[in-house]
Amino acid sequence: MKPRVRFAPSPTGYLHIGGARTALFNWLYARHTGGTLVLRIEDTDAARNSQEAVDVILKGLRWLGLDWDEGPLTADATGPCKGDRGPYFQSQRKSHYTARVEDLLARGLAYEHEGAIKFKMTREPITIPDLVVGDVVRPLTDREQLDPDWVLVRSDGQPVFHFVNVVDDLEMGITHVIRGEDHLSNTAKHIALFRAFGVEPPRYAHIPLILNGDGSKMSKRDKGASLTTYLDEGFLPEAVDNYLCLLGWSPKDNLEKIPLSEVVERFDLPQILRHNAKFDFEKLLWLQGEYCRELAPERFHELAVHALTHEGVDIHALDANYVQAALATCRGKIKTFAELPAYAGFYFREDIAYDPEAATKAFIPENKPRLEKVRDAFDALAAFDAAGIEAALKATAVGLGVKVGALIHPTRLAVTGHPHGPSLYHLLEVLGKDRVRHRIEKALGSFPA
RNA sequence: GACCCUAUGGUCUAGCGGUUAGGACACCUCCCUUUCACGGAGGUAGCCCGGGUUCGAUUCCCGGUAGGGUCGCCA
Repeated sequence: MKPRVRFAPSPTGYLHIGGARTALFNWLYARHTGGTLVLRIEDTDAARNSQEAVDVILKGLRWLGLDWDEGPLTADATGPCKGDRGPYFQSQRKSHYTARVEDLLARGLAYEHEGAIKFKMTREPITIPDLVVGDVVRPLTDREQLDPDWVLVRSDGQPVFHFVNVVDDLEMGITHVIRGEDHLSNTAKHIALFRAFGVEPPRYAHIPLILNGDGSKMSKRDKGASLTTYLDEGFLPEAVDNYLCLLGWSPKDNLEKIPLSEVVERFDLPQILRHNAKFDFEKLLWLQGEYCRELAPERFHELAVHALTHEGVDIHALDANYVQAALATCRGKIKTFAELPAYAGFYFREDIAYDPEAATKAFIPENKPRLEKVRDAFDALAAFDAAGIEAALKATAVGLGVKVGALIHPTRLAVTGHPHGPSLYHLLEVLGKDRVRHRIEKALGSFPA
């Protein structure tokens, strides 16, 4: 029988990076085994549940490229779904829960207490066979010994998470539950419930958690905890996927950068690590740079345009060829698209501000005549292209008896405002003779007297 | 408080009784170079502690310590 796994997020309004990894591991296992991935929305808490919140989840998963075989197609709980084991929104499964409670009640395995319905929990320790951790024996804690029974349905009629989760896994035919280790202790409750229903529980695989850099639990407010951050800050989904794979799992063979398709081949549950991992933003950034650098020109351009537009840089009034040429000089230089407005902004506006620190170094009296020579040399150029510009700059440097760097730095600052940026020769060509001339003149005017 | 899980450089990890403990990120040095980035060559840094088992433990067992998790009419 092919495995059936599920990702069952609660629509809280954001998708936790750890949740994204749980989804990824479920997806990998399903794809590796040829099994089925079910997406189930645990929207039992009507108070904080909304279509927008579901959309965040769907968008996040789609962005990461994690497609599901069964589950919602839209964020609408009553909308279209694929798969024949639905509904896939818990808010639509009331009747299932009611029937299950009545069954337990009828067989004396549950009872009413102060308006709530409680489950008669076994007093014996329960062994949890876990594919990642091994056999875990979970006796009752001291508090549980006082009252081992637990609530299935609240006095307001709402079933609780542990109950609906088990009912859904059972009725959806889930064979492997791959989830965060924070659920490991609670699994005893789940196993007891499955047995009460007369079925064998699914196999479990509890994966380690992702912690903050300081070792604390990564929660909603922590930097980098929300997947949306990466989407908004110009990360590439392949970089995020790749990085997430490396947390708690290893492709071995000293591999770091590895396409998801190859991870699908190599991935399996028993090799998952048992200890938590701290989130290392720097390493994610490195991977991001790796993927960003080798982006196909068309995709780079597309994402760059999106990032600029998103940041309010209006490029639609500009000549498309100009924009294209400008962005092309940035390819291979930036790591995330969020850097682009600062990195390439000088292409798209006339008012450029000079980096103060760089200006005190480059805009010094002795550089003024040099920059004038550069201007004159550029004026004399018939073809204002990178090769010609380079030759002109070098010839000017020779004429002045200085290193070419002495001309390059003031020129770069004059036309871009920054000490760093794309290849100077190429960016000058893209800006064009007139803009360059204008900016150099303006810069000459801002030299100290 | 009880119970559970975990423990290789700062971080992610390879290792599954005998290794000069390997790789990657980060960091440092040098080279390349029009800046930055990239690339190349080096470098600093690690098996939590204590007992066992064994001819021999990073590796197996026990204890401690530390970190994390769970014990809700939250999910």
